[in-house]
Amino acid sequence: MNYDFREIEAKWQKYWAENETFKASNDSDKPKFYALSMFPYPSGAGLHVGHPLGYIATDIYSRYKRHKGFNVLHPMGYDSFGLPAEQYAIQTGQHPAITTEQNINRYREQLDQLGFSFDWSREVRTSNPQYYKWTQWIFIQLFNAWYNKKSDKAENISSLISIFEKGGNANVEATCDDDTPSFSAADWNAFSEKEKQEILLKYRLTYLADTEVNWCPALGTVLANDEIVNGVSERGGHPVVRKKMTQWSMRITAYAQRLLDGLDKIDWPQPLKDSQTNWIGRSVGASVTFNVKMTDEMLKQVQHDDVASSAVEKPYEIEVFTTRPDTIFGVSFMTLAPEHELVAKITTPEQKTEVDTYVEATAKRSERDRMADVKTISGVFTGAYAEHPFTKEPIPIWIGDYVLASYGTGAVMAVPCGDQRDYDFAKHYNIAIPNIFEGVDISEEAFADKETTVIANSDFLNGLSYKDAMKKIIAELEKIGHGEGKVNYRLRDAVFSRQRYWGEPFPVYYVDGMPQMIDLEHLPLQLPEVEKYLPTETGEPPLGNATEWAWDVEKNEVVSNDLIDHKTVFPLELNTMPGWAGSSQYFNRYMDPRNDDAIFSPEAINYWHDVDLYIGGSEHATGHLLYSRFWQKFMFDMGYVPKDEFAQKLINQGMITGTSAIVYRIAGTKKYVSFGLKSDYSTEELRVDVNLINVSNELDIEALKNWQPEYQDAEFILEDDKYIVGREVEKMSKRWYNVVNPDAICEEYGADSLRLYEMFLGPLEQSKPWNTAGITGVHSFLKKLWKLYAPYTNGSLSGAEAEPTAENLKTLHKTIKKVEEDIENFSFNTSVSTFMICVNELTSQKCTSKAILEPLAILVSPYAPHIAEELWSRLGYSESIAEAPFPKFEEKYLVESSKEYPISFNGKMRFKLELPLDMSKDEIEAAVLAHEKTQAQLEGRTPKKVIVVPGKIVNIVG
RNA sequence: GCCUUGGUGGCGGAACUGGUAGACGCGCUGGAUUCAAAAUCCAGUUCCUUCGGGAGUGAGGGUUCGAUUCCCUCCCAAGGUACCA
Repeated sequence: MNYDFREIEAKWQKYWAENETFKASNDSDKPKFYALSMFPYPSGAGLHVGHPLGYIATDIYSRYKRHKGFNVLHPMGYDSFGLPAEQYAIQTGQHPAITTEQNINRYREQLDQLGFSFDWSREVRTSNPQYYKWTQWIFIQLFNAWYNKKSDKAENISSLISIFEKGGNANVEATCDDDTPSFSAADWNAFSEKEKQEILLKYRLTYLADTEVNWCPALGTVLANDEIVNGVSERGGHPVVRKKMTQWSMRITAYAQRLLDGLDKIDWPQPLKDSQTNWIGRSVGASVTFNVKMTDEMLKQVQHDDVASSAVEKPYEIEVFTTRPDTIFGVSFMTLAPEHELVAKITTPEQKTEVDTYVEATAKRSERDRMADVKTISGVFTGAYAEHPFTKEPIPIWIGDYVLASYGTGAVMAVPCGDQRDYDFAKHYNIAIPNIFEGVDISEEAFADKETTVIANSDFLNGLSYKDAMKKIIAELEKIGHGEGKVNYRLRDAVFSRQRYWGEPFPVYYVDGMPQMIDLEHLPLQLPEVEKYLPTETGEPPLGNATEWAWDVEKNEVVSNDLIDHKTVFPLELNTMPGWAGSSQYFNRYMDPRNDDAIFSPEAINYWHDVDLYIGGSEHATGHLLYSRFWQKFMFDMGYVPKDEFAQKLINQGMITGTSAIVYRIAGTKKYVSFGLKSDYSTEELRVDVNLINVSNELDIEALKNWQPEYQDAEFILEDDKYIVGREVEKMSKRWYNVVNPDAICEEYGADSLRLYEMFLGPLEQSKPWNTAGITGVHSFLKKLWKLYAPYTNGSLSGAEAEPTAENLKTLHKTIKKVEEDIENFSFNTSVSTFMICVNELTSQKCTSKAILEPLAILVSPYAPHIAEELWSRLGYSESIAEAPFPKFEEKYLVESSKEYPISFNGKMRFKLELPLDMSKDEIEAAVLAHEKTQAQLEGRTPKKVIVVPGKIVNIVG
């Protein structure tokens, strides 16, 4: 009987589905294990061979854990809101829900074909109202919460209100908007309801704020940063402008420190941790306030702007953040970002023209321009001076575009001797560069080494090291009220509004301009139907096209927009949520996905706790993975989840790249020259379908001519009667024609071969090029494995069953040990080799013993589940192999009575000497010495001294 | 620039805490089987060599009896990040 993988695979996939073999229970005596792959966005292109890599790895580990006696949760679902379906809808008018449904069905077909042990009864789709009900619910929870810095956690907004009622906000330490005014309890109680709501919005964890977006008037839409190239839209090349829009934001900055600290507790890859650390960008230093020396002009202006007389005596203040407050005596100028709000106020009449020109010029430059052009030093003097808080010396105030408005306070104190950028700026504009470091030459460049710093020319800081000077200066700054120690983060709050159709609608309606939440019992608020998926003519988001999009507070339902009277019927929010909304808690929803009364039951979350193993791509490092950690910590603070990190271990699978095939067209002709001859001509490179190429890079010319019409009348210049293509490794993508489809591989070699081969390609975490040629190796392994079990049918052996020999047992246990270690270390690639060696050995040993073949089937089962099931049933079992206990490794089968000792001779010229295993060190020494003596006699030289080095080798030293 | 991860045959990649480098697979070469092909099986395959050996894990140094492995300097590639004060 031949290895008929098509029949076997179909048979067992059907069996698993019918018997719900992989359905996980939320109630089990077994220990739990939660293995998760990042769920996919179901794109129209379907899966290519790169997609399943991570799923296969997760599947192997899940199946292994099942064998090890764990109750395994291994779910799958779809991140089904997203842009491509919406773009398609804009072009064709087809509802994104239909496109999405079709794509999901295609994905499901492909996934089923690969034999994954998913519990499909738990499938989630983020675009499903029963699912996004809970995304909306979390949004409401965030709205009803504030971050209390004193308790260092999120709390319900009601606790904040009661603090306000008793004592105003003087003693509140919260993460809130910068412009929050201070008020007393009396003030608070006197506020109108709307005023109270406005204040609370400055504290809520999700809040409305005016945020700048990239607005493209021609497309009538908002673009993400990477949709803009050279200041114009990637699609169509239309101009893009910065525009303020009122949008929802998430106060992720409240969690900056905890997101950083949490990284120490989780087993995630170092590069990923680093990029999150980088992204959060913590820097320790101080904020320092400089007073502006007020001119008569400024004083007049102040009086004009602000009627309060107290303001007249109070000078303008410039707050800066610095990581080097110890160098404050080296300040010789200050620089403001051109966008800084003080610029207009402090510029002197003489400098006004120059400053205005510069500010205008900077505003025109795109961010990209500004970033690319790091070398050019530019800036303008404002004419104004600040006062040094200690020396009271005047400090000229400049503006310069090297200072960014979006980081820190948008102003820096420039210390040219200690910072290279300040140094370059000072040199360029002939500003003094006072040296405040002892014994350091600063004539060529700034000195920025903290470790060897000794401060000089700095009054009370003289002679101090960086560390001591830091402490001292912060204390002094606090004493005179000019600053304090401060930690600054690069992380910004996350904008949560998207001007799109295909996303979760916000459960929000507006009364008197203030947002109101819809009650849980009336959720989900379902996405309305619209005529078209583009923004409205007035520039409102696509939901502005909906005619049924108003909220009736009495009926608690969506009604027609015509009924809006701002008394009982109010307008609903028109934005939708971003892509990451639905993916930030899906891992918890899998625990109890059909629960309609709660996001998950307490029983479910208290059983599963968190994800034990999470596998997915590293591109989500600062998106999904950061936002999910943020929401998890919030859910933890609110007492909904028992763990404040959602995934204990995370692995980034590498990308499988494609190998594009390139033909070389002689410029301006229809002639194509073979790879080896291309240097003789001036050629242009064109990519052709990789399926037209054979193993030795030879092009099938006839097939090419039929592939695309432009090749029909092409001529080819051959080498050795062949046309050889060039190869290039790049991302697998339709546009490079280098996509290899798993369906075709499954058809030809089977899912088990594909699974084994994807693992065999190389280490899971590494990116590696796909090369179909090698799959024959793993496929022939499966055929050999099949043959090994040939004597068995339905549990009966044709012929006598042999007892396992010592050799059989050795081979088996060697394999158990290695495979178990490999799986635990996620080195799936090497296990495949181990299996090959094992089968080759057992074959040459002519092993037919059930005691060997049974455990071997279990070992193979996580990797190649279909064939393992079939072999298992041939050995006589009627139940699935999935729950069979993983074989136990026993050392005793590997132990031998004697061992070949490698002998090193001054570290070189090694030979082996077989000696009994239980010899002591001295006995080995004696034996080797005896051997050496005979050896030396034979070679006619003096014997060397023998030393036994503890460890694995015997060393002879001469 | 900075941070991170890597660099081993023609190719993908093995080598546990330093101990016979190149497992396993692909490809290639030769052979068996076959009328022939596919399939299968066996042998060989790091490089150089005067067949004694010699060199060899990006380059150069160091520690060690012994280094792909540890330390220093440099080069290269990939990913992240960037006038971050």
